[in-house]
Formats: sequence, C-alpha cells, structure tokens
Amino acid sequence: MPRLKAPKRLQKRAEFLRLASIGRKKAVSGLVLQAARAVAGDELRVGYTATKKIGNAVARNRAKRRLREAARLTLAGRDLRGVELVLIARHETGRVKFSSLCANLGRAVDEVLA
RNA sequence: CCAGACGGUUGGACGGUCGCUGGCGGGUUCACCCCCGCGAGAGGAAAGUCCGGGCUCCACGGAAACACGGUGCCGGCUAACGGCCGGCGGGGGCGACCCCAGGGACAGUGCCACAGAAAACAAACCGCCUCCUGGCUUGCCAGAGGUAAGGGUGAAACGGUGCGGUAAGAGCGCACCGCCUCGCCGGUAACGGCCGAGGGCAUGGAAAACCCCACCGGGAGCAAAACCGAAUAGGGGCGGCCGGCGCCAGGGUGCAAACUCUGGGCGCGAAGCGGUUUCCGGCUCGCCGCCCGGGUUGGUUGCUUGAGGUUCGCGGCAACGCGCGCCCUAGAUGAAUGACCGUCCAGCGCUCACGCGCGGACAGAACCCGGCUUACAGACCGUCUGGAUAU
RNA sequence: GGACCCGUAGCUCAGCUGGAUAGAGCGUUGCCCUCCGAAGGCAAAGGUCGCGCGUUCGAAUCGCGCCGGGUCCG
Repeated sequence: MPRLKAPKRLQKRAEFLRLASIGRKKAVSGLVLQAARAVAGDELRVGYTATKKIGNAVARNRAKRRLREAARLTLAGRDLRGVELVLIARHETGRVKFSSLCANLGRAVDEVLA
C-alpha cells in the first residue's frame, strides 16, 4: 500500500459556513460533498461533518473516521491545490462498503471540479 | 442430570500494510516546519447528570435564630454521601434467598368519596329485651328505658375464641390468645425474652397531606480560574446627597498670624460584604440614581501521581483499616485512539455430514475521584437450595 | 461541559394545586336541511393520560427511576 499522508483539516466554524453558502454541492451514496476555491494558500484542505441525525456518538465518530480515511486514500492522486472540501456524513456512511465509499468520493470530486 | 438462588471475572485473540494524537531520543534549523526511531493511546458502564467530595472563583471565617431544600429503624465503615457492611422488625418463597422512604398520628390543623345509623369526641338504622308505665283483642301496640350479641354498608365499624352470666346483652366474670404500662434479664443499640406485677382494653388509616422532631446543607462551576497576546481601556459623562471631625501633604492670597482650594493620604465616623436578621472578627470603599460606549477570533497553564492500583502479611463476621514491597496506566480541543487484509475463537442460518454463508452486545474519555441508576450479544468461575437417579 | 422546561383524543389545550365523572375546540364519520355543495343543526366513534415500580381502599393527579422532545448559558 502506498504511503499517503492525510490532508490538512478545516477546523473553524466560519470556514464550514463559507463552504456551505458558496460551495458547489454534490450528494452521492455515503456522503455529501461541498467544494470551493480557498481564499488564500495553495494547499488542499478538507473538513468533515457528522450531525446528530447520523446517530449516537459512536456512529458519528465512525462515520467521520471512514470519511477521513477515504479522503486520505482517494484524494492524494489528484491535483487539488488551493481547493477546500467539506465531506458531510449520511445515514449509510458507517455501513456501506469502504471500496464503494472511496469510489463515490472520487466520482463526486471529479464531477464537482470538472 | 433437571430447575433455581447468590456472588465474581470477562466484554473477541494473533499477525501484516498504511495512517492519526501526544511523549521521549536523534538528525536538520537562529527558532519553527520537516525526517527517522522507540514505546503509549476509551469503558464497565466513559452514559444519565441523581447524590457526595477534591479543586477554582465569589476577599466571607465563626456563633445563634428564622426561611428553604434534603435525609430518616440500630450499630459500624468512609474524606463524605441519599453509598457500603453487619444486625433488628415487617412481608414473600418448600428452600437457597429476595423485597421494604422502616422516626413521630394523646403538639396541632386538615382528609377518609359512594354506601352506611355512625368514619373517630363517639354514637345507635333494622334488630334484641322488659325488673317500668299505659292500652287492650293475652301477646301485640305506644311510651320510657336497657343493650351492642346478630343483620346490613364499606378498604376500614372501637380486641378474638370458648364457657359462665343475663330480661336481653356486654371484659360483666373466667381460661387461652392478642394489646398497653411498669419492673427484671440478654444485647453498645434497634430490639428480643420471659418471669413478675398491674390494666379489662382507652390506642382506626394516612405524615410519598400540611406538619413536629433529629441531623446535614453558602453560591457558582474547568465554558471555574490564572497568565500571555491584541485593544486607549476597563472606563467616560450628567444630576442629587454628604462633602462631617482630627492630623499630614501640595497649591493660592498674605510680611506674618490666618483664610481658602484639592473625593491627595492616614485615623474616627458613615455605607457595603453572596437567602434574611443579630453579634464577633475580617475585608472593601465617598454614597445613590440615570445615561453612553467597548471587548472577549487566538495561545499557554489548569491537565493528569491520585482519598491511585496491586502481591503478601496482620486486625475485623464483613464493609474496611494498617504495614512492607512493586507498578505508572490516554490527555484530545470541528476534538486522536482508525482503514483494509489474513488466520483463528464464540454466535446464527442451511446441511445427514464434510462444508458454505452471515457476522461481533451496549456503547466513545473531555478537570479528577467515591457511589447510585440505566443499557448490554454472550462466555467463564465459585458457593448454595429444591428435586431426580445411582452407590 | 452545565442549567432548566414539557409529554392527556388525529391537532391545539383544560383537568393535577386540594385523589373518586377523563373534558373543550378544531378535525373524522353518519343523519337532517338543499336541486347539489358550503354554512348550520343533531348524534356517534376516537385516549395504554409517554413507560415502569411504589404509597393508598383508590393514581392522569403523590413519590422514585427511566424514555422522548425542546429551550438557555461562550
């Protein structure tokens, strides 16, 4: 397995709100993707969100971990400098097969940034 | 072997690849960043936030009373508790064992629907009775009384059974049982015993109605709090009241004495101080009212070694305590503890079987402890009870 | 992390304090009225009082423990 570092994180509430208002949006099975150009910097930065609708704390944490791992394995091979992404967990995020989660993420990223 | 009771342990195992968080060491660097290596990284409930503490701030420390809230058989354990242990009393079970907010109802107030005569000071509806009076149809009516055995109502009706007794009855008397008071004995106590004495019996329920008694309790909470950075910054304005007394300091007028100004300092006084009041001590400070305006993005500390865990020994029925030795066991902050693969172990389904497929219970630390409560697929161990079988 | 509030008919709420009938409005259904409908009138159905345990003769109401929903605090 190739060595892939995890991408930088979005951590400020204001950054999440900016992506929610101006970002391009795509919903696939397992996640919802929001994307926009960063205001500054040329690094790829990714944020993860799981609301209380997903379930209890165990289910929310599990969904965010799978999204993070899928992003690490899927996004490394693409040219995504200066892009900010937000991945929102859905009900099925913790249950779908990990390979299809990765495939759906890659499809959504290609479609949104096309 | 079957059924059951109680207590405890555990909460999938091993390996590989790639990641995340923080620690240590090394490389590089002015310092970060970055790279390499090493070892660490969720729970018995981390949960609910129902109690008790530590810690921090409110500068609140002590005493009393009141108010409010909580606890409530007895003894012990504990830092403390509404927790735990051991007893007592009551209830359930054949039993092992389980359950109980379990102080006080002659301190007081209120309540007990409907039914019933009557629901708590007692009283008498249907009845029963006639030593009394009157009437007559000679066994009934009326009056006057006696009575509470029987009927009926109710969740509950002012001791129970039997004998005597009586007009009928009644603890009216007696025996047994129950109850109350006093004394004695056992026990630290709750309580128990029984003997002894006395009382013929007055004392219904409910305090998870108010209440009384005893004991306990200041409030807020790590989003506490401190520091760094940023910001003019923690202030500014107006009005009213007092601007009191003494001393000191500074300024003004004056040759001087003296007068005057300054919320400048000290003491007295006055005011304020966490539910209220009073007292003691202490602390703060011109008092009161109105108005204006600003800010907390961030970083560090708090932050993990503590009423800590554990082997052995001793004391104790136990909870627990003491002593010696050993161990260090998460510190994140849009918040790490993961993803995938392989082998095995439980489990479920199909199958005669081999085997195949599915697939890990409840659930995620957030300052830290002690408890309680709630959720939980299962697996294992120990003690005991009832029954069956065999010897 | 902390502080608090509310669960009663399909919906919105009374009743709880102080225990003994579970009610009101809207809605639903049926009938009347009308040529038909609306409005109106009459009637009916519909509630494990969020769940469990307890106190009591008796619990929507009182006590305790849970479950669900919601609000506030930088």
